[in-house]
Amino acid sequence: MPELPEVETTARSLRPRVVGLVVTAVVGVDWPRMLPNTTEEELGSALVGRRVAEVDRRGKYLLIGFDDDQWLAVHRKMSGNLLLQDAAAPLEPHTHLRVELDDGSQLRFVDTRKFGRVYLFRSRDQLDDFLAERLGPDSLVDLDEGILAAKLRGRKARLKPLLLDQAFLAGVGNLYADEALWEARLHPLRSADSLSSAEVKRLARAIKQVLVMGIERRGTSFSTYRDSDGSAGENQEFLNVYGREGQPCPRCGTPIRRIVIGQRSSYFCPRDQRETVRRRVASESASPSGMDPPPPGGMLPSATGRVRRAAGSRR
DNA sequence: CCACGATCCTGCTAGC
DNA sequence: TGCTAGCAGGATCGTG
Repeated sequence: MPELPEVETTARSLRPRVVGLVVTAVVGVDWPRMLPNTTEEELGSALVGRRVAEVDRRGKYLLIGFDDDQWLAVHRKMSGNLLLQDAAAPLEPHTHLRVELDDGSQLRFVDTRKFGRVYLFRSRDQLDDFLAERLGPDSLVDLDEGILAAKLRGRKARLKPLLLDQAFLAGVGNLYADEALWEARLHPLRSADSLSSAEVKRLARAIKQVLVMGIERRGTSFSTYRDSDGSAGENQEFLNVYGREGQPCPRCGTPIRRIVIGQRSSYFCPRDQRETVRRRVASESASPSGMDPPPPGGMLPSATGRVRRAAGSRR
């Protein structure tokens, strides 16, 4: 599922390939619900003849700006991909929108699950209003320790759902939230206002780090994610906890656990992500009660150093 | 403010 | 073997 690193990767690969091109047609809409605030006809009359001026990203939204200050905002949700292909190339199944460009290429929105959405805005102000209504600070551009501390202050909510709340922090989704919490050694059920300043600092750094590494690896192709040229990312080879229930924590070897929080899977290491405050049911632990404390952080390999999972070791 | 459940979709898979 | 029921999952909305 595309999160910030996947959207950023797509924006970076798309930018040099479409900026300067002129829209010649908008065709192929077979699922009107993907256009919540416009129609294929309106898109056509708004965009035909317009030149692509910029490609941007805000949270998980990919933004395409035109020379007259109109904007498209694309949210890929679960399974959406934005592919730039030759107009003559065969259509992939689940292609729901095609924007034809004057060099013979087509920007195609392909989305199996049909959760993805494309919005049209008539000006940057209109776009900014839309984004401001639903997005907090961008977790790659705006996030730092001070901002995070201010946002966490007074919040009783658990960390995991907060990180997934785009109005709290924009760009982090389920996968990178779990990776960041593991990196910061924080339990997903910890209450937001229970964090020490050292923990807040760890979390801010961890979020930034997992996102930056995700971008460096051109995204996580966990299920269907692909770049605008159809290529897969490689970050899935480096995940420490996400989707790894039962497999050893790369830091301490304890089997990774999966729990459900807010109807969403959460993966974490039960040994070095403790729920510290009020730990109950200490007796149901199946481990040989030798509850030795987590090893000191200094000697631990960082997430970025985790060895590539051996091929075929999944499942 | 916070938690929880339903909703939207389809492909995959566990279970029979 | 073949069918089906259930699940995953981002954002939004309604309820408690």
